[in-house]
Amino acid sequence: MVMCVLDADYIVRDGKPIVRLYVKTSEGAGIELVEGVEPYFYALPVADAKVLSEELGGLSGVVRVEEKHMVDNGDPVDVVKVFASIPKDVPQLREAVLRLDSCRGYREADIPFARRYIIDSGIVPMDGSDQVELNVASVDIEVASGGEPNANRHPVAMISYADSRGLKRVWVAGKDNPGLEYVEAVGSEGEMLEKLVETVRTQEINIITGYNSDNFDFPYLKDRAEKNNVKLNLGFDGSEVRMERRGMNMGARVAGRPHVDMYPVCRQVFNLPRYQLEDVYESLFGERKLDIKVSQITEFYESEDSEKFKILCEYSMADAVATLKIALRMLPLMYELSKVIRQPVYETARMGSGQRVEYLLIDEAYKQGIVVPNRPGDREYGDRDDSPYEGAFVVDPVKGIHDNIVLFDFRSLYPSIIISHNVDPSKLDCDCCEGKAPRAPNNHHFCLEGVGFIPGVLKGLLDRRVSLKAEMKSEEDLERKSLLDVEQQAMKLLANSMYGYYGFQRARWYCRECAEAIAGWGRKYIQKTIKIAESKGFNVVYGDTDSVYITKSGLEDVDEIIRVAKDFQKEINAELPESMELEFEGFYPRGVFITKKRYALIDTQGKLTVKGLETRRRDWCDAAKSTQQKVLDALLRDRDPDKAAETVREMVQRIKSGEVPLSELTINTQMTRNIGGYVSEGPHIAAARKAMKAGMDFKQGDIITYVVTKGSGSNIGDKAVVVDFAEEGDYDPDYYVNNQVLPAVLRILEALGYQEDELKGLGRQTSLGDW
DNA sequence: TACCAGAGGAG
DNA sequence: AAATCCTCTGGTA
Repeated sequence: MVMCVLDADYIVRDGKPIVRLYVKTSEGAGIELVEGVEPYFYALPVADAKVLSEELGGLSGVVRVEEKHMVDNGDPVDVVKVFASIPKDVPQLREAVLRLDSCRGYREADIPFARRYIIDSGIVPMDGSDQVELNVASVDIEVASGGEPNANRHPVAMISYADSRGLKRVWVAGKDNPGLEYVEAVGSEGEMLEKLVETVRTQEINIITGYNSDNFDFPYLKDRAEKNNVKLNLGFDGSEVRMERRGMNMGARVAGRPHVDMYPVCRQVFNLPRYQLEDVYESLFGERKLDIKVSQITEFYESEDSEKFKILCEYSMADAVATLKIALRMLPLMYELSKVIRQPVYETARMGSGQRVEYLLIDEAYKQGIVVPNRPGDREYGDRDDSPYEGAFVVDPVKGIHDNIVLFDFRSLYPSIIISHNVDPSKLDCDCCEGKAPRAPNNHHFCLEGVGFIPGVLKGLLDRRVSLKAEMKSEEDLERKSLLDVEQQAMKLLANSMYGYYGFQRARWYCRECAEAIAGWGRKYIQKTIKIAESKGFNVVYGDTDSVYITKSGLEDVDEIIRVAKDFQKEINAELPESMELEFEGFYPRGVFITKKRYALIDTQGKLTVKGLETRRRDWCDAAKSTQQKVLDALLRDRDPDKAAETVREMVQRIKSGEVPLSELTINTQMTRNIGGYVSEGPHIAAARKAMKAGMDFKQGDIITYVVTKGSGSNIGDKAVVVDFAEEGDYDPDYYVNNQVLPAVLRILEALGYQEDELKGLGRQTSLGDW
């Protein structure tokens, strides 16, 4: 029978911890109790483990000890496993142990008990998630506050709910049903909350989701529940929703029914200009969902017109449905990550890359009898070198248009370097291979004997990915194929994070020398590739980190160009270490290179690829971006500069006429710190300040969407206004022409050899002359 | 004009 | 709480 472990926690009974595994099987959901699990950590002896064992025996709080042979940073080490009676005792006990004369340190005393149990027992969380039916429900609330909602003053206006079993509900209190089958009118706010809890229970929900529900819906519901003397006991065990601090943000934990907030998940997985529910929904499903303005929530709620109230209900329902749809699309990736790193999905969905890599490594360390390094304390963190180290090599591009470009890149360059050079902290600068092992450009070397811990883990990930991809090829069932694809993506994500992890100063397996060596070897390989390409008569027009764009002058025939390029590729690959490979990535009939990291290409299918240019950036307005895109299209596809010029002229005209809608003029810029944390404030902060004075709330991480209005003042910031406060037609045409559209297109045209003054005419809409 | 902080992209 | 390299803007002196 398949048993999917959704979540784990523990309770203490009679002074003993009991692990609770929340599971779902084909029979339904349940809790498995595991008794006899002992909390523990390791004590490191100064010299003799026996002496330490004896001394530990006399320490109060120590239940028992066990001497163990383990491996620490590649070397055998004797440790004493110290058992405590309950997990809460560990923090105090570890400090007491540290004070013993025969103890030089402790390890693994900060791994949460239930999560530790998952690792030690070999349980794979979410395994079987595709074989048992997981019921997913999304929850969304509306508050009619007229401004920023405040749980002390504003009740919940409505709660909307949608689940994967097809049930939809909108609960409203003290209002008539406007005639929608999913609306249920109840008497009070408290009853709405009770309805939600009851429905989650009767629908046997396993996964709860929301959009920004960690920081809004659940804390709000919790506060209101308290005010109404109602318990928000959504937990499978009947427990209430618990708010936890997780770094900068909050997490709403529901025992046994993992709550996954889609907002942070989408921010992590997608690259979008904005991450409002509407934006994510549209980019995922290519359609817009019903949307209303924030100010309309209160207006429609308080309106006597029942049609308006009906629209509000429909909007709220649409939010819950959209969130559910997003969740059903995104959760499989979270489940797969959860499986690989062997942590509950609630935790996994809230982790960054560093933490995910770390738990993967902790799990592997346990399997191999390796003692996990401690997280750096404040002291060690401060001692770690925080100066930047030399990273990747970037070729200054040959600016302008090139025809018939061949792109090669190294497959998984950094992971393959880690594996082929055995880059691991325990293999760093061994005596045995001094002079024998190849030196990295930072002059360090790595032991040739035995596979390092991290290279081994990484090889496991890459091998698994290769076999998944092979399985995918022969798989005909599309559903199964997409599951394999998601699993493959999880492997890739983790493999690609390993290099960054080495350079991460808060990492347990931090190794600056390793990170530098990897980057250094990366530079060496790409530079060597460039050199050989040039010696073979190719022109290297651009390259970045692991890629080279080459052309061949004198050859007209495309097949011939690709043939000679592939000969060159073969030659490179013959010289590379086994796990490394230069791959043919594509052929482009034409491309334009502006500067490092900024260029555009067109492929044989006529598809444009744009990198780094304004088109790709959220902090430029659509008017500028779409004009730039059209210019690139005209130049690369139609090879028609006149058409490009016409496009620009039209947009300049439209802007000057004042007819461009604000939606084409908004600029999105993230507030990367809290207001007050700025030494110098750009237009987005100026706009945010004004909006905050008017009652809006902005915090670190929010994306400010603003427009530059006619306004007055010498700075752009003086005229920048958050879009909600702007009127259609009120925008500064000079700014949009001179600071948005023209710079974006002029850079491209200049790279093509047009003179600036010759192009300036564009702005004045004079004759374009004969360029 | 030169410089800096800030932002967001590439790989 | 993954890394560095790089371009560009807006504000200021």
